[in-house]
Amino acid sequence: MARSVAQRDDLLPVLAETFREHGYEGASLSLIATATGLGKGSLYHFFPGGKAEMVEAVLAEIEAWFEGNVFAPLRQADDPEAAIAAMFTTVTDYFRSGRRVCLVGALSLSDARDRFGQALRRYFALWVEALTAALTRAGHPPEGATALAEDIVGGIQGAVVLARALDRPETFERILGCLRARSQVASSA
Amino acid sequence: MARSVAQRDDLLPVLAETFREHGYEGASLSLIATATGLGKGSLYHFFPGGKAEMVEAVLAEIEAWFEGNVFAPLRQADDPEAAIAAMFTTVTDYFRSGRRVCLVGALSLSDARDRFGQALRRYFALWVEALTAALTRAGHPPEGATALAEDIVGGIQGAVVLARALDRPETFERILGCLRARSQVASSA
DNA sequence: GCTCTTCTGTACCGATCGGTACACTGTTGA
DNA sequence: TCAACAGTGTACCGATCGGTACAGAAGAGC
Repeated sequence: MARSVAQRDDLLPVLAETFREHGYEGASLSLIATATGLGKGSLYHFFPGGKAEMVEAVLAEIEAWFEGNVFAPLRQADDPEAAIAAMFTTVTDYFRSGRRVCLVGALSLSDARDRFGQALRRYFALWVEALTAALTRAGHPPEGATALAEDIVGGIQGAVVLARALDRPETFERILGCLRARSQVASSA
Repeated sequence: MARSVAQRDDLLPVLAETFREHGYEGASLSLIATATGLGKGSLYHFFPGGKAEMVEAVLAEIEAWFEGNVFAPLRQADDPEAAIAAMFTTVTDYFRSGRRVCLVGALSLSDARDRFGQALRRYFALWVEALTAALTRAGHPPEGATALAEDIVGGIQGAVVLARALDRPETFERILGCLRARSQVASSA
């Protein structure tokens, strides 16, 4: 029983990577079976709802990972400026400098958006919210903090698109560096 | 003969919209047949290469449209600042404030990227190039112009992702307004 | 030993996939 | 008038799709 839970959770990273690489439609069950090394029997045992339930589970795990590694630190860190800086390095690592797609962003551009809309919306809403809080605590004027947070979160998503299309990871890192600079409070000298 | 050419070209917008809405894998031939009102016979008459050729044709038409409406004006306009401003309004209109997906960006995030990589790369490269030229002519220091152009083009792509995920077209317009402001040369008072 | 539950592989389902074959319509130019 | 051909509809192809059924392997608790 405890074993099954552990196994199901172990599948999620593999599932996530498969959906990242092939999208929702493109990730066929046979592809998923190959990637996970499991037959349909096992897959439907863990995810009776089929592909849709797999994506839901993956999205939940992604949100949990970001909650623990990005959102919560942004909200709670003693040093908000350091937390924001850490966010940029964490995200650069997570997206492999743009070589790895953001599943949430990719799904948002696909027709799967309508099916998983709530999870996609919440992911970005939480991110913007947490970053807004950190920016405010770091000294940014509250009236512009949300806008800046949206600029940054959106900028990161755009950097993934651009770096992937141009096949230039350096572009991803350069853009994130620029966003990071904008996140710093302009202090006179 | 002239008629067939006209008809084939007339298909492209419908095809483009279908691919935008459903992606490469999701846009099945039966869906395309329904959207265009043509049977498989006609579709394969116009596009013997099947779906792949349809996407190629659509991407070529998109590039041609941007070349005429965005890239060329950026490169050649007498007033580069006005051309950049016009780009933002044109693009806001084209992407329906983020309600409409950028097909090139969406394909870049999908596994179709490998198949159409060259066309995707060229679209963004041309855009960055043309915008860099306009920014430089508008008075931006040449060493930072390409970086700013990348920020803007990437920022637009990210705005599409974010606005679609959050279901907030206002966010798209706000981000584009911010990017537009950054494109203006900082003049002392 | 046994039972009960968890987990797995395989066979199978109807539907749909992308693509092909081909007969047919309509128009056009000689 | 008639051959040539662009354009179309339909039937069909094998392959694969997501999903189901189910028998049996594997392991835990007793």
